[in-house]
Amino acid sequence: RSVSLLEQKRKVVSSSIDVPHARKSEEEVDMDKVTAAMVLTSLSTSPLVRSPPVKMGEGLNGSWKDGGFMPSSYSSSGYWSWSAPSDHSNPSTPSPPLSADSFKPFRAGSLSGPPDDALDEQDAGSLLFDEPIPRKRKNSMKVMFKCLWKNCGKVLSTAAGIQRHIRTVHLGRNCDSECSDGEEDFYYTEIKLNTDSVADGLSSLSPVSPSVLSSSTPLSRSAPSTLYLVHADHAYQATAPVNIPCTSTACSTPSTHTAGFTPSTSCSISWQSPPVTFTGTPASPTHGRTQGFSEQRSQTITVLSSPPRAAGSLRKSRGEGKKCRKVYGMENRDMWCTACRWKKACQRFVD
DNA sequence: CTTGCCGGGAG
DNA sequence: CTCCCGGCAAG
Repeated sequence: RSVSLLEQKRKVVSSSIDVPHARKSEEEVDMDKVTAAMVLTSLSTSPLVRSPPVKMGEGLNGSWKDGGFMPSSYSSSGYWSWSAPSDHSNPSTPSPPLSADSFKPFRAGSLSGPPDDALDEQDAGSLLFDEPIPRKRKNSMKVMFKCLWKNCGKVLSTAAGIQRHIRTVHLGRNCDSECSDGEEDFYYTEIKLNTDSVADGLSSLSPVSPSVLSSSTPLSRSAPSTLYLVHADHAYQATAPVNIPCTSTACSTPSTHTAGFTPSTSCSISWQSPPVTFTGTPASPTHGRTQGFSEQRSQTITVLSSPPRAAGSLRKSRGEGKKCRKVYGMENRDMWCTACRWKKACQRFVD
């Protein structure tokens, strides 16, 4: 029984998520750029999530946004430059030293990640806005480092490891970290994996390829909550670890992904192919009920936090929506979808 | 109680 | 494979 359940889950997963390694068309590459931009946009604005929506505008003009966290370009030499998303008049304003504490740990290079003590996004919000926000239950965060080199996507558990990987495998350098010029920093990203209640079936805690991550992780609505946090990691970026609102099935975020977040529903994305040239204003795509990032983007890992549910509860919760039986009634049984007629899960009114 | 649907059986 | 249904679990 559980096996078939897993298969079902897998179906759901594969239908909503593409394999990251899929070959990309030009268009998709462009979408990656946009994705990158959106991520960064979200990263830079997300602390505002905790303010009421009314305050969004105010917040956008607020101090740290003016600091400019928008990537406006990424030159071939590998250096980001920054400018505000809507106000390009101020591109060179240095980034404010926002809650630097949350970055020190993984900038330190030698460390293997500050897993459990890393500030969570609540802290960032509190620091920035001085709001006494009720603290969320501490998550068991697993910090991983993912290689962003094109078609690589290797995930290692330590920054040093990923740096060495990039240095040796991609940059073709054979020396120790001592002779590093720090270029590796551009080619990996830190992934915070919220393993909260992910006990069942999620073997992705150990270093695995992203394709495995996304294709085998139980993501359906019945899956345990899983949360990736992604933020870029190098000296020229100052971004807080944040949640990005989700676009998946459970998401009801009305319009954009830079505003109107629903903090309880979150996901984040990551992308590959670091040498991305991004120009222009990031798009803020609207999304349909069941699709958004995850289906537009081949390299997006989208994970939604699901309602609390006992891990290991095998039986799928019953569908909520109206089913053939309810809609047509017993007397019109021949109007039912075949599945309903056969007492199987309704195919016509899928949840 | 009703309803959705899993597991399994019959043809 | 199609079709059916016992029976369980959720509501």
